[in-house]
Amino acid sequence: MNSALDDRLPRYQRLRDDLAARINRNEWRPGDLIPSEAELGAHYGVAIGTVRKAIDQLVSDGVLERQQGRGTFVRRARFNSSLFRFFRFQSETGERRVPQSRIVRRKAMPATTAVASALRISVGEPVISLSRLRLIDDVPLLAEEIWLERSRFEAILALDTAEFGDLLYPLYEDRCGQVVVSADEILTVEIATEMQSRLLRLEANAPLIVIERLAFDLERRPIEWRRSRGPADRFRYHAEIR
Amino acid sequence: MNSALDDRLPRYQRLRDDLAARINRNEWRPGDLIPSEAELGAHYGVAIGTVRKAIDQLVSDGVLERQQGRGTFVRRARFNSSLFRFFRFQSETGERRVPQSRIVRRKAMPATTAVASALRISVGEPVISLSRLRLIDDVPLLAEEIWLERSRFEAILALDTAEFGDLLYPLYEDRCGQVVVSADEILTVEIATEMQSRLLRLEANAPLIVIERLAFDLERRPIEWRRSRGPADRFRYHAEIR
DNA sequence: TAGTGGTCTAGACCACCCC
DNA sequence: GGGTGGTCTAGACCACTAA
Repeated sequence: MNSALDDRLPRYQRLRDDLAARINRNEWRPGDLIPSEAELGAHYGVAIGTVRKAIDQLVSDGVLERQQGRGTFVRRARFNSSLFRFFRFQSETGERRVPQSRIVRRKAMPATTAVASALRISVGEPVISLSRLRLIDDVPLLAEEIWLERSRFEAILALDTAEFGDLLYPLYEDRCGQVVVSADEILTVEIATEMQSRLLRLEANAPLIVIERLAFDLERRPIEWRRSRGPADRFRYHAEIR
Repeated sequence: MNSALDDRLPRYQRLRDDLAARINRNEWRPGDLIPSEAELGAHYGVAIGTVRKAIDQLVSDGVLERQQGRGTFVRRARFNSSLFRFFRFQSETGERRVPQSRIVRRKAMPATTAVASALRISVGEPVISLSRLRLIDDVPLLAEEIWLERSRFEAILALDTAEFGDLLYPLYEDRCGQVVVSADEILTVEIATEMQSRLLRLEANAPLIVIERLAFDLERRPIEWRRSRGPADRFRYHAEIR
């Protein structure tokens, strides 16, 4: 479980994992300055080059950010990150607007087979299910279903739905200490059911883009599963490969 | 142009660029063993750590591959690469079949505005345009339009279209010495025109997925632009983000 | 000016591969 | 046993930031 203790691994790996765990448990929060490379080297009893190698990895994971002459910082939630890419929905003009969000439903429930397998927990474990509608200028753009492991996101249940705001990831960070750093997405196209076309104000049988996303924390554990559907004709998705 | 000579850049960068150029000009070909780190260090007059840093970059670019105890090799064309991902078209079962390819049209022409801007050349420069149909079990799956800068791909014009085979990138490599290592893709959905639906044997007005891909060589110069269209209902696209 | 990260060096020891 | 890449060290000098 805790690779920071497994002495078969190289030191820079164990150091990387230990630093990742310290960030994950909020010892340093996004925006914070972490100790200098020299201090970390002294503290862990390793050479500065080894510290650099560990930090290099966390930088390329997008968790830390170096600033020459200033120090190394925990990256803040990144609103320009590709995690937010499908806000490119609609505007091909490049202006990025954050859509309004409306929580339609929130409930605690036991994990179904599909949810359990996505989140890699056991069937029946407690999860939280959210339904959310996202709109631009009051026009519905995206209908989302979201599942979270309850033990990590208990605080979400207590929160007034009006307090949610338009973005979930900052909420996860502030209220639950859960940071999303990467995700896998699968895109497919399907035809809108009658209910969906009513919800999204589309013609019957209009094509929908379906984005399934499994989001991971920096220890590569799945923490959120969501399925989003929106009108295919307003959609544009960009990916860099290899 | 040639950053290997720009002495404002760090040595490992110039070394990386010089090695990349040597691979690009086929001094070493895919599968070849390159000189050891020690030899390269001696040859370039830098420390071995600096060589390692340059090689590290090329490894993470997917250009080189290290094998402990054996040496460092130029990677072969990678058929399991995500560059080949949308062969996932159709089979959700995981079996990856390479579709047959049929070259429908090939011609030399001057670059239009759109093509020139994608390939970052001047309008009117000579390019090669290919139209290709891809099929599985003789069922059309994807209609592709492909543009190549003529000066790099002259050999493509001379080749018998029957000799093309089912994959283009190995052909680029073998016949033209051009290696694709990364790409940008943009996905959109549109409605099939009458001609397209005939070609792909679809109902009129069926939704099509459109994948525009700009492919780069290892010096990050665009070498191929293609636009592929296929039936949206058989499509599945996977992406890892961040 | 003091402190930080960025580059570069030189060398030690290890694990692995192949002869 | 000799050569390769993988890890780790210790220290020099530079560029940049902030006080």
